[in-house]
Amino acid sequence: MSESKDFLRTIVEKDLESGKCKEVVTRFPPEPNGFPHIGHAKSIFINFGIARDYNGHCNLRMDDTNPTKEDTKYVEALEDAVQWLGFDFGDNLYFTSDYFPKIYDYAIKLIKMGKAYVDSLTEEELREYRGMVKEAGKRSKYAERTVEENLNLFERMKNGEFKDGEHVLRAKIDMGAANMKMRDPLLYRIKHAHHFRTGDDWCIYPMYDFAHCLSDYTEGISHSICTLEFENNRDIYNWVLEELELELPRPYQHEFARLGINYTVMSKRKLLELVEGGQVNGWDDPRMPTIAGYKRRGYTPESILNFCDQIGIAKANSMVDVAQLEFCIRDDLNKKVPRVMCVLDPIKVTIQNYDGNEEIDAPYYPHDVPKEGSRKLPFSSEIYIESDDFMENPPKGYFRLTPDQPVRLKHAYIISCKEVVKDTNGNITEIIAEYSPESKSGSDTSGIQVKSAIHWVDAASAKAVEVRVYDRLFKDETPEGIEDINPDSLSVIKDALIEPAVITDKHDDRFQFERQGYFYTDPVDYTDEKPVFNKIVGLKDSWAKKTKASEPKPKPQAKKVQVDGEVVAMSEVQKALFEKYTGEFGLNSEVANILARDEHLSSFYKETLSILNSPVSLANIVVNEVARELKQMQESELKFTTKQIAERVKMVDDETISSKIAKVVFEVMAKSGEDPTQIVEDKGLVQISDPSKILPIIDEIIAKNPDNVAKFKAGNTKLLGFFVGQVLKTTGGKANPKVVNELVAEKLK
RNA sequence: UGGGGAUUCGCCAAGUGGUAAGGCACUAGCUUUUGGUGCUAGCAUUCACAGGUUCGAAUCCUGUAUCCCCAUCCA
Repeated sequence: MSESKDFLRTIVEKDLESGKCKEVVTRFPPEPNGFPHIGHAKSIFINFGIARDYNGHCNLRMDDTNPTKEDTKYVEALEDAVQWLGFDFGDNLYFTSDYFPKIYDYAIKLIKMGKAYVDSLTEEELREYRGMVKEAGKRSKYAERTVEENLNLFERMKNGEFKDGEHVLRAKIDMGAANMKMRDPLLYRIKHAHHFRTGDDWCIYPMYDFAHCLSDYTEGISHSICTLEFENNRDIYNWVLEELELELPRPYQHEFARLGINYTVMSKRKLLELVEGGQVNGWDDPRMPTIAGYKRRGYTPESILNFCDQIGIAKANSMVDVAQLEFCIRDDLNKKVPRVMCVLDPIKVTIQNYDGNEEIDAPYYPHDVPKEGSRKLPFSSEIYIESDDFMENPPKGYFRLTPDQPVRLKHAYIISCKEVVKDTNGNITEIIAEYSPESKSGSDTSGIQVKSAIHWVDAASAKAVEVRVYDRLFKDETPEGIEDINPDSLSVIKDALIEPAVITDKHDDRFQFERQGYFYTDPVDYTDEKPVFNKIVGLKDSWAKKTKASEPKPKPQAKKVQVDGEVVAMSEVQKALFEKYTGEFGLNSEVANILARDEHLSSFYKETLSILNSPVSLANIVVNEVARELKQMQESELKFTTKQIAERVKMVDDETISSKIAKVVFEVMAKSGEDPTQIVEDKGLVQISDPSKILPIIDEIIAKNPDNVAKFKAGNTKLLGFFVGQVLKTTGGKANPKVVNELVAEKLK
């Protein structure tokens, strides 16, 4: 768990504290119409994670209200994903379809209450009547049907007397609602389709907006967490539960931003295109961002979970860098996995001064991984090394084998190049080398200094294996479709050479191939005869970065220029008011502008002015503080009066209280409607301006924070605010900040 | 008659009137028989922009800009 709390947990804690909910119950509610991807993992992590953190529980619920899209194979994949990630839903596996009878009863209830009606418009009419985003819709004439008619029609819908699309059940809300979703949303539609669980029991199915809130309610969900695109649906969610007069506690919906990762796509539609178009080999293709894909690629659940934790939860649409995910899997595997040697692109090396063969004992784990285990490494005069690890004409900074530079064979001897054998085209086919007999790893007395140790395999005993190297699926950071596909996202190496112990020992199913990356024994295609490894992720490669660093270079982007929009002109009346405010009252133009344009504020202001003649201070409080309250409620709902505002302003004007305390007083006032003088008296908030009382506190704080004093004296003048803040904190905000400022500045000079 | 969200470093993201957390990425240096790991240090005088309020503003107020969502009998 990260140290800071996310906004959802903050809400949960608040609800627990206030008693709004007694037990935390969440749910992960996918529609079983596709394979889960890493976005689902985020949702699983959030829902199950929150339930776990607050000793509640989380249900797994299949939201199966659309029979034409859903299937049980997806149910299985979803269950598997949750379990693979390490979460236990126990008996709490539910299906919305189990609630169909209950939801039907609720629909009847709503009809009887006159809050739902059967509509018989065609699909086109329905759309037309809904209106536009900028204009109200109009209600269907069928909305006038009586309760009896509606009951009768709805029953007949259920009984299958109508064809698809002939009728729907709608909530009677408001066809003119600014929120389009509230324009008499559909509750039920007719669908003569076979449901994978309820079979042909039903031919009407509830819509998401009706089924979801009621399913949450019947499961006793406390926090219904979903993604941002459902923000507009929240109104219906609450409407249904409210209008049905369901008993408290009720669930409340909260939304977070869905996960986006660069160089990949996440929508079901686009993923499906990839599978159906043959761009990938099925839903579990290791390049897919699906759980099945990551699983087959060799990602660990721990790494995915850790990733979900690192990226956090917020409401801003965002695109996470895939490097963050890659870091998580490397970080996890680094601590767990045995190191072995595999040469992907072999070149033969003949060690001319070595005779016979031997077996070298080599540990599976490096010094910094506290795990035990080793294997035998056969060694002889014929070996293979990576062709990248030899260069005839090396660039500066190349640490590997060259005609002039010896290199260590990891776990074995130091060799140096004696001769390079080439074919007729000038390609290197073999390297003739010599080894230093005294240089054996662990008992090196040769004194030869090498710059690096490279991996290798013994020619006679190495096994040929297939290695599938995966790269990002798309070449574009924010891919649109298949046109952005990376043509090199998969390269299959048919004849890589691996040390024999990997195949015979079966020490693990994930390995680090030294200096290359992490690899996984493919769970589908791997056999002892034909071993297949999937590349999970490469090691960080700062050499590769260095060699091609010259090309890309970050483009220095100019700071965005702000375009100023147009400001609406003032009416004549407003202009006159503005003139009066700036001229007669001496308000600054900004304050005068706000006041003049807002009828409520200006009338409020006028009233306060008649009580206290302090135009500037009053204007400031009205424009800032009162405006905030007015944003949240009607003028008639305000707890405080103009008289109280005037009173509070007066206290600041005559320095009875500081402006800081004034804020506190205002808050209390806004909440309780108490008189400001009373508040100040009750809480003893009169400000302290006497330096002799403040000085000792300053001394104390200075004594407690020698570091910050030093920083301040070194020129960090921002810290003045820190000291002032500390003084105010210890005095409960009562110290006169102006005085404190002066005194602190004086003290620290 | 439009409404609802969002905006803090290259990418995520804390922060809710008193010293701009953390992770990834990046850049150095040290360690290293993996150009890995580990360790150390450096990376936002500034929070979309412009004003205002305040002793003090990322945080409160006003305005502006940009992006996302909503007009499926999908979820």
